[in-house]
Amino acid sequence: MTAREERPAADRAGEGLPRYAQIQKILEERLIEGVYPIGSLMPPELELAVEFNSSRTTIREALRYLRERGYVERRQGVGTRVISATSRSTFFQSFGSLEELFQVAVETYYVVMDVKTVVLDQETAELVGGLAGEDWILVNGVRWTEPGGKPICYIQSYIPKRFEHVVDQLPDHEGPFFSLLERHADGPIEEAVQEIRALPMPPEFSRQLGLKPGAWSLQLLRRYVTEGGVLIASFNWHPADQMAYVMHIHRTREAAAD
Amino acid sequence: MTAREERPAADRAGEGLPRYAQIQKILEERLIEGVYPIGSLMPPELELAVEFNSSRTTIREALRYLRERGYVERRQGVGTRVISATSRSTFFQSFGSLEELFQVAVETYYVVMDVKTVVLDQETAELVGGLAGEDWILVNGVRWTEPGGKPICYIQSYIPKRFEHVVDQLPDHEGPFFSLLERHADGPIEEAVQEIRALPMPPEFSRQLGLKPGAWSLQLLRRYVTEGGVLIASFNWHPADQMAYVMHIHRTREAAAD
DNA sequence: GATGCGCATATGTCTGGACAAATACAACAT
DNA sequence: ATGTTGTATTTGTCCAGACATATGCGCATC
Repeated sequence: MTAREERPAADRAGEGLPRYAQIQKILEERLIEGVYPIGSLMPPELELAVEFNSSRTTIREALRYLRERGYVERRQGVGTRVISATSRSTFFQSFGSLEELFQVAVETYYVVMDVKTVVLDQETAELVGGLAGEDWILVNGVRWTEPGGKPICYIQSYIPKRFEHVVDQLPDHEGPFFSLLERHADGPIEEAVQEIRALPMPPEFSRQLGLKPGAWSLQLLRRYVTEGGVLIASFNWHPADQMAYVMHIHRTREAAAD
Repeated sequence: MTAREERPAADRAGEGLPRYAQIQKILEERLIEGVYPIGSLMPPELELAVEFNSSRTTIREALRYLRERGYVERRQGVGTRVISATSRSTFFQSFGSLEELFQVAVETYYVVMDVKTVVLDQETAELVGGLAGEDWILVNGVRWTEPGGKPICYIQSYIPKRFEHVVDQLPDHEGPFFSLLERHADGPIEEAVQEIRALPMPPEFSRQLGLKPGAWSLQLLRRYVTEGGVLIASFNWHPADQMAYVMHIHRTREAAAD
């Protein structure tokens, strides 16, 4: 191991790249080639600093890039774990907002039917992201094309009990519930999960929507998750013959992932 | 200006946030409120370091966040210029491949049932992206969990006639049809469209899948589009009680939206 | 007025260092 | 076998400092 030379200020010897960029390229190639297998831990920062004859800060900059590209996750006390051998994203679907994502028509009209506290059974708990036996608030409502127009879907919204002081505001709230709840949460929505199923439309919902008995439904279940847990989980029951869920997926340029 | 106190190691006094996060919140609010107008330069790093009684590194971390969120651009020799008063945060769902996107299980087993040329009627033409009256090749098949296992779904694939010289290879092809067809196309797949519906399972498909009469389906229609037009459009008919389509959507940092 | 030079300024890169926080694991007690 | 404690390890936060690079501006010269 050669002795450390004098300070290599902004070392751009090779390809004119900063040192951290050179290191990140080398490490990226190693990840792609499987030198560091998926699931394994990469060498610690200090070891890499020795290998590349650089400061820990320079190594951290390179590893930051790898994390941003989705190759690794980094955890204090654990190390840098390889989670992928490929760079993130050749196709992506991007949305400016969750409303756009979930194709919530802005100009529709939502009416709260009733609000009650329920105890989650096992199956519902699994779907909404709570625990069986917990109290949650259930808000039932119908979304309409416009006041006095046609019903679009029946909506069951499950909200954790800790937001019961917010629930009074829901009927008068303009916009989706999750945006109101997010303001009272202990952090922003980090993830949304949507599940789509074909299910028989429950008879009581059929009646509300003016459907014949035996009708079916495209059911959309959406969970909005903050660091503190599920913010709200809603089941949208759309009449099967009135709903198609459409997704457009575009190929990225490389820039999109950077 | 008070003297610098002893080292405030990982100062999380207020909300338990690291110092750089507290600073970035303050700066973000100033940006939103227009304290730093769009087009203007924010105070230099060293000035902010004095104001917040922090090191330049801590300030840089906060400014990095603002850059990632799209509020500012930073240029050596110039400074930190405000380019937006709103965050560029978006949600996105990204995929390494179209297989992953469409949740095609890699280890399933696909059997071609028959291949024929059909003339598109108006409705089918609209769905597959062709014209009524056109000749297209229809490949019918069933996807199985494994040879001799359980049927997963019935698949109708519509392929433009210009690929009829490729169709012979489809039964023996490992992997999704679109990847084989893409190789014979005049350009890469630029976009994929997926539509999801709840529909009655056609009786002939019910029989193939071992379902009772009157069964329903979660139907997934996928179109793969190149510059030269639709490459292939497939209808996947999943038994309703055996399929949920699940999407996980994450909040980006600046990277994916760029 | 146009061009070039020198200097000041501001961010970019990199070093070394210190302490905090989170995790993993071994040893020990029950 | 299970739980607790202590220690080692690793990343996260933050500091101070130094030099490089890019930009902007003022001034001198043609």
